[in-house]
Amino acid sequence: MKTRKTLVDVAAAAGVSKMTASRALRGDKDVSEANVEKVKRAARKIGYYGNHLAASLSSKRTDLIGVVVPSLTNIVFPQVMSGVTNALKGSALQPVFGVTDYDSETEYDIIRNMLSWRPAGLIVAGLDQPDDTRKLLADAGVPIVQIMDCDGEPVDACVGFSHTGAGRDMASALLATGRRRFGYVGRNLDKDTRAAKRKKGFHEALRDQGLDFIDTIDGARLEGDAATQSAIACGRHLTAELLARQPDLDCIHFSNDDLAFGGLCHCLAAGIDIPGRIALAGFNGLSLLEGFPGKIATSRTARREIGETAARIILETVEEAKVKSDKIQILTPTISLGDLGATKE
Amino acid sequence: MKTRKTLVDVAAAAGVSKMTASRALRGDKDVSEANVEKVKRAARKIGYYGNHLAASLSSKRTDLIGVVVPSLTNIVFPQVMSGVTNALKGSALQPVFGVTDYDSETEYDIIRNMLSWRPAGLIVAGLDQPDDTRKLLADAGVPIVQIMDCDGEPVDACVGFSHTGAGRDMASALLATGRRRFGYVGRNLDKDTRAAKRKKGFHEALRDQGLDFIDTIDGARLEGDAATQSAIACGRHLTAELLARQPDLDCIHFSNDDLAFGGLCHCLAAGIDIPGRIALAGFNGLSLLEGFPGKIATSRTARREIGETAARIILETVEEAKVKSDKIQILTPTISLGDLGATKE
DNA sequence: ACCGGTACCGATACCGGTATTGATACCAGC
DNA sequence: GCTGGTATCAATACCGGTATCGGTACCGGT
Repeated sequence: MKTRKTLVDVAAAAGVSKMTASRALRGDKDVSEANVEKVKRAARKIGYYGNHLAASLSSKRTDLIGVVVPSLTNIVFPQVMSGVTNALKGSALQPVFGVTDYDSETEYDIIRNMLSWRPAGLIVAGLDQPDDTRKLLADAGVPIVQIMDCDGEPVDACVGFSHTGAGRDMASALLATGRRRFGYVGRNLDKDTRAAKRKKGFHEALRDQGLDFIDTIDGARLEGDAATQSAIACGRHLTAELLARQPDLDCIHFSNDDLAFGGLCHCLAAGIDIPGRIALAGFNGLSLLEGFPGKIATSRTARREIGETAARIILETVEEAKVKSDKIQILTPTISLGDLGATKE
Repeated sequence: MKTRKTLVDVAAAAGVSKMTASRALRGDKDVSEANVEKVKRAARKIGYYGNHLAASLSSKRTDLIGVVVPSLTNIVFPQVMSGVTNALKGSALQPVFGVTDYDSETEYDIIRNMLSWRPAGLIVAGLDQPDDTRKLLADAGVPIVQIMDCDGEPVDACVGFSHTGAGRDMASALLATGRRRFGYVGRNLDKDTRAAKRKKGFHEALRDQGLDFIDTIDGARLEGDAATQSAIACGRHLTAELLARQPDLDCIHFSNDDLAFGGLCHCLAAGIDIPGRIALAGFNGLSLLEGFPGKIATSRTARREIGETAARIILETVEEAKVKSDKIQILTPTISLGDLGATKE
């Protein structure tokens, strides 16, 4: 197999014109049954597979759909991607993923790069892009779906939930169980704007009751080990530190379930009664928690569904469906207090 | 912004020819400083970004590199992808991901689809593709790197380790601690060929000592809940079932750390001394285990490194580096017995 | 003043497909 | 037998870039 086979080779092998071959392979009409057979056989025989570059350039359509997420190591985003992949299965569309590493400079570059492939649509995590990135998206001329958040103005469509609201709701739920002495453990809040929003909402709800965090730790400010550790180890470490400073907390809010799980591990090892003495609250409803059902309060978010819904919105646009989903879809997280809720009743 | 901007628009705005504009934007030589400036300014002003389709078609080069993995929900693969992304950062190459869902039909389609984009290279998980898929890869004419496995003949390059060997080594290590009554818990072994290889290796090592699994469970055969549950919940469930049937096991080997962790959770809840009475062994060295350091024996695999190495091999080919890495790279997992190892000494 | 070399620029020919238009053959209907 | 319609195919013109090559202008050297 010296040179790559082209449509011309197929046409020659089938004894028809390039155009007829093209139509035959795409299942276009205006081709006789006999020729369709001949062309398909010829294509298979010489091992031909198309060239998307040429096809897309010529037809001004692509079956790519770009997905931009901040991270792969946070399991939440692979789950979203999984939803996207799932929704696209069966359609001609194929997802392309880009990772920004929570860096808006990188995000701009990636989005620009993706747009230059003229995708059928773009799915981007978050609503808080800088102005130039937003402009890029707004002028792209393809459907844009922003996901995972809805605190803000979407460029086009939007599938997600309010992080501020989620934070506030969790605080309210915890307050209702009688907790009053709150601590907070987070990581990389300067970059993870959605985690910062949750903290903000939580904080607001506390202030409404005249309360405040007694102490907070943001892992980003830590040096060395703790900064590079996995989220679980980090959560464990930071919780130990927080409790050393403030032994009499009765509730710790973590920016996510991984950190919270780390916190739980510390407490179990230290013999601290959970949730009796201290309530732990995370975010996301990760399967991690299934190991210790009820120990950690969490907000279950619909990651897969968000991915699926976002993909479907783009699918509908591409396929020019007559009935389209709403441009803005809120999939509110459901709070699960676990044992904490049980003791309350 | 009515019609999409093209290079001609930029050229017109800059008052130069299309060709000069092209060269200026790509940083080619043979363009005066003044013109480079003019073109770049014009491009920025009218909001031009290139068209990769046209560029790649014309230059017969793409900066895409396809990555085919079986799953996104198993954290191992996002970690590999993360490694790939990381290694490619700074280069012009961009990864495109495809998910096969452990289905070889889907795998064939995805690889075919990816090849039709004329990528600079392909990274594919596993060595056990069916013949037609292998032929596709072999004839692709671009560097192919198969990853995560090395039990078999690679099409081109290969970065991974021996799963059979990993299973055997783990069995030997456990045997050395005096364990004799082995059970096994796995899931989807019919599709997850690598997990099946580990089991096989483990089994071989047992037989070398005249032993055998006393009982095994494969989650794939379960109906309903257990099949759709998360791996952790599944591990918990299956472990309970296994121990109900065989209460006197002194060691359970799980096909991965998620299942093993689920098993640990069951044992903790049931008050079973781990690893005193029963030793638990998983595979992968997931961060999950950091919550309970030492409780579960595992083989740490270098996921990120595998991704990085694979990407680098393709990078070297693309950049025609004079010194190239080996075509076959084995990154042997390291066994960590945890507390089990400590008690032994 | 002439020559060769270098720096710079643009016209042209593709890349491998698809959209469009035009051509041909064949059929029914009058 | 002629007309109009339909089915089928081929020729041509792109799509938006890049490779290639030829031309111009300007330079120093002789």
